[in-house]
Amino acid sequence: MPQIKVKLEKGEEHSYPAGISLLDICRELEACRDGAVVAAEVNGKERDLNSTLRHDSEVAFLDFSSEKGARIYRHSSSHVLAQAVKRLYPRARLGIGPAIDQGFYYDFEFTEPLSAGDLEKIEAEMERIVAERLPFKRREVSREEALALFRGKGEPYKCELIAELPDDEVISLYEQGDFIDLCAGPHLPDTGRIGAVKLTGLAGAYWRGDERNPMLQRIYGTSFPTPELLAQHLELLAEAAKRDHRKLGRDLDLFSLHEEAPGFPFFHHNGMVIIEELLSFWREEHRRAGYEEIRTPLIMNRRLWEQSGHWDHFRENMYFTRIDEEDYAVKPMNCPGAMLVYRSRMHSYRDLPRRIAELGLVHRHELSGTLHGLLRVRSFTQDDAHLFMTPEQIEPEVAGVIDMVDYFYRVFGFKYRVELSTRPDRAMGGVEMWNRAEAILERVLREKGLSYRINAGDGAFYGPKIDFHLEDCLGRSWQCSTIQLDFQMPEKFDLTYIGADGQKHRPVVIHRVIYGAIERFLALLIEQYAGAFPAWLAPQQAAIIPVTDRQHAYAAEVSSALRSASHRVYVDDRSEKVGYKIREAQLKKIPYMLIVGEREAADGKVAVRHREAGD
RNA sequence: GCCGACGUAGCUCAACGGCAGAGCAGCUGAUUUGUAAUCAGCAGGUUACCAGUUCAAAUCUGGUCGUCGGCUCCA
Repeated sequence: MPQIKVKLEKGEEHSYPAGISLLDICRELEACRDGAVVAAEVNGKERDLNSTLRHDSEVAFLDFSSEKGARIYRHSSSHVLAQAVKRLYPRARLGIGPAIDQGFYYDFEFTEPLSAGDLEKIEAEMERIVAERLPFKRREVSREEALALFRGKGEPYKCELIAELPDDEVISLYEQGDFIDLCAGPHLPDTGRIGAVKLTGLAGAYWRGDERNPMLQRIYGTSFPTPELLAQHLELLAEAAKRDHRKLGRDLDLFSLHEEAPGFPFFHHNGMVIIEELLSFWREEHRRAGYEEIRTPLIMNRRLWEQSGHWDHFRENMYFTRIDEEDYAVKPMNCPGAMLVYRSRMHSYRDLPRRIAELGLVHRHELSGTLHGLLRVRSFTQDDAHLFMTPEQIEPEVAGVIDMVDYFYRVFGFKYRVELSTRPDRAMGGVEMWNRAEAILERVLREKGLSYRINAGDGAFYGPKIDFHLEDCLGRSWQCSTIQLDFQMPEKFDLTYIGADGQKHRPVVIHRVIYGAIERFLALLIEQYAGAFPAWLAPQQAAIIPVTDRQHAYAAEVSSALRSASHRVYVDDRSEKVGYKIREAQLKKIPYMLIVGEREAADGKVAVRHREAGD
């Protein structure tokens, strides 16, 4: 029998008879001792453990702890979900079922809509399938065979996918027991490797993410090699929920949301203290970076919005009102106001770039279903700025803004992800102009050495943009900073500057925000610090805690001394025990507790206790 | 907007056709306390809102509003 050489990830080389399965190698090496090995990479390509080796190969085993391994594991779990659903609801049609960050989902079209209570039944069926230890079998077929198979099974969505596969694509099927699915793989050797499954949610999702398509029902789930790991994961989620900004916002009296104004947040004193500190820091840094600050009206007439293009491109998101029988709109963006300010006088090329900032309150009529605490609201303050410049100044200006974003995020300890969003379907201006603008942004990103991902078609209607995304406590990603290049507004508003040649020229505009929206940024900040703000942001910086009533006068002295030095402090002079007051200050996450008893009052000192991490 | 779930005291929850209840928070009083909860008392509600079924609705049904998890959209 011919031998094949197998090189393993650690550099060892072994010889095996041709036709040996990866699973056998894996077993021989005891590599799957906890059942955690899920697949293998053969010569850099992911393969099922069930597949056999016919050539000399380099093999790396993937286990659940790796990102790739977890994805394969969850993907197999989604097939088990689909199998369970087909067993219980034979007439349900299959959509798609990929692995996602912390689990998987599968989309179905049911004859009768599923309700949340049905998930338990499906979960039980999944457990049965896991217990059956059904092997995943791969089979490659022609397009015709695949189409005939899924047409016969009454699966129109699968047929649509098959029809659209490129010609050179290998079409493969995966079969486990009584279930067969179109899938590129790879998969686990058998369903028995899935230790613990949990269905986590039921949601609607448009077929292929397009709202013109029918809405399917999406079942979310997660799975782990062992019940212990699943329990650990659920525990982690429960912990994360404790830092949810909606809960902390209420507990720490930062803000509130009311039925009377859905999507329009109410900020309380404590929240305002944090916002004001964020804004002071922002103003200081912007002055340093050569920005000016303006303020423009909330309401401007219809003609302005027609001129800016918002009337055509953004109308369904805007609020309107009538004044003296004329249509007015509440601003959804700050740009038109800034354009008018720029246009109010002549500009020389010597004065450019002009960096004109505005903390602008904008209102957008977002769909009711999208509202989410402070993270997605209908009125928010953008820390906006419009940079007016000559074409030559674009690259250094974009680079300057990127540096500023990076600096701000480092101050707060945020990790961010960068995206380049390109021309949308409903874009203003020619393709050529867009390509040029996109190329410029891409060049600066590369020069900065930032890794980024292209978000095709997600640009603003007037230009492409670089977006910076932050994550909330549950790992959901939110766009904050954005840098948008705009050749359109200057045209629409006929903006000019006088060049060295004495002639009028067209400036370029960059729209940019650093925090993005103060509301959203505050929400992420609350979750980032779990409510325990650093002293410079904390609504109350110190609690002064007298031990008995006899120290009240001294406590008041300490308090007024600190207050006159602009510190935010308060005296807890209730007739409670010290331990009680400390506990309360800790729960309010106050950075410092200044305890004053007989000893301290005599010495003119305080005993300092620092806030403990967590609670 | 669409799909699914949920709205009971300020908060967390109980009662699941038969008198709306607890803990915490709040208020009053006592206590004068040394590093995470002193004790006692009081008050707090048209059970989101509007209809309907019923002798009787927080509970069952329909609608509206809001919230939560997603989809689409976006800072």
